Amino acid sequence: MFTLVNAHLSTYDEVMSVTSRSRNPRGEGDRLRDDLVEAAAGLIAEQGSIERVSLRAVAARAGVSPTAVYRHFDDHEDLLVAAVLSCWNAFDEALDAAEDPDLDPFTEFRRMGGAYADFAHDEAGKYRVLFTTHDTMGDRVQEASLLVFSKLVDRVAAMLDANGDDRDPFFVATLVHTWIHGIVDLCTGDDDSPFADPDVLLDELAERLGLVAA
Amino acid sequence: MFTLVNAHLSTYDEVMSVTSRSRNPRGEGDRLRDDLVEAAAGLIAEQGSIERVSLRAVAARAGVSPTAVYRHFDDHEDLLVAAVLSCWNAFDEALDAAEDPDLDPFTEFRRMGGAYADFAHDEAGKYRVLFTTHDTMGDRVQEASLLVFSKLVDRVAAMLDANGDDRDPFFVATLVHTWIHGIVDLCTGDDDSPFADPDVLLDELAERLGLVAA
DNA sequence: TGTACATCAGTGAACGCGCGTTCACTGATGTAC
DNA sequence: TGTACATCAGTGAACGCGCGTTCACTGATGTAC
Repeated sequence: MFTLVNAHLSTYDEVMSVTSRSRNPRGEGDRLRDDLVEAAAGLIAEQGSIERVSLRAVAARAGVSPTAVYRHFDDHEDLLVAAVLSCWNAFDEALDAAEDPDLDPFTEFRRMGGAYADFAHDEAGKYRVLFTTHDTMGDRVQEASLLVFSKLVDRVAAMLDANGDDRDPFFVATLVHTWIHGIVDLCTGDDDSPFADPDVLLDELAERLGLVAA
Repeated sequence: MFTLVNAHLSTYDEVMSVTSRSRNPRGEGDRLRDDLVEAAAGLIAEQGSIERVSLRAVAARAGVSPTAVYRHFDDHEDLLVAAVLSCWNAFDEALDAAEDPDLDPFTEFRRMGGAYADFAHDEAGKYRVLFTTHDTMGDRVQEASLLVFSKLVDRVAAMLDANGDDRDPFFVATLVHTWIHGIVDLCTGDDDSPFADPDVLLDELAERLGLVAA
């Protein structure tokens, strides 16, 4: 509830003037780690950028002094890497939640496309950070993104298979990936976008890429 | 030449320790304005983000004290808006340079797509900033982006016309815009992208969207 | 032609701020004897 | 059962830094008389 009430406070002093946090019992110090990651992810969601997410602001949001962060993370960057990974995880879960093995692969694909667009809209800040390259935070993040992409390849393969379509699933998944990213990146940033509704564009995408039942 | 030699210097003190700038003669004070915009655009190109482009760094790169900026701009934000507009201008010119009235509309469209991808690759920092929404810097920037989009609509209309295709040019241009943005945003960020070459994807785009000669 | 003066294109010191990081510390809690 | 002690989960002061912005200023250059 602290997070909700004081979400507008972003500097260390602003937040510390309001909050307090009771100390964890022994052996449960790791709970702070989770709280810090969550706080950082929340700030990422609000700011839509990693640059504005300072270590002090994260600590303050978790109700803790800046130095406490160093118990759980090497430094500022280590904290941010953990936060970005948690954003990838949230994205992955949002897509998984749209899965439904009872559906045919085309309907399921379309549902997951909708979930993708919804995440990009509802969690615009997180989505933007996911698809902004951070040369600095290397392999672990790249790994997370490839995991999500590989699931897309599987979905596409299922559709091509159902249609007897012999195109390369990886290549077709690339077409989907690039296009859907462009759609949500351009059409969900601000609500007064002059472009069409993402849903309409997703229908067009499925049609144009031959990802509807033959 | 200063810019080239000292491009790795980014803080005010670093640069001021090396550079000096001879004062403009009277009546030509506006030259500093241009130099500042150019310096800011250069920093944007290197950083790929507006957050890291400080007023002091821009001033230093132009060989001038931070206070001199206030002769030409209201404040930091005013300077950044001018810099972003100059990036839009550079993008617009790169696309215009690919125009060729002697070509048929399909070949010309494909050439401009290539120019688009080249700009996104060669000026990755600028491109990223162009397509990152900055709620703060409102109308003038949005105007510049719509100008570029309207040129795309014209190109698309020419192709549809040549093919006797009665689809709405604005809608089809949206399909092109979203997809091409997704392609370059995902495939040109780092050179070890696992995805296909932008050129291959652009061919696929033209084909799939029915933007080739019938 | 000479000179006083206004204008112009800046400079330089200073301010308060938030930042990442360090260091020495505190005080509650579990454990060994 | 009581107590000394180690561990754990943090705190708080301090550092040097770069930042945006302000203020009073400087010194060259063109202009009016």
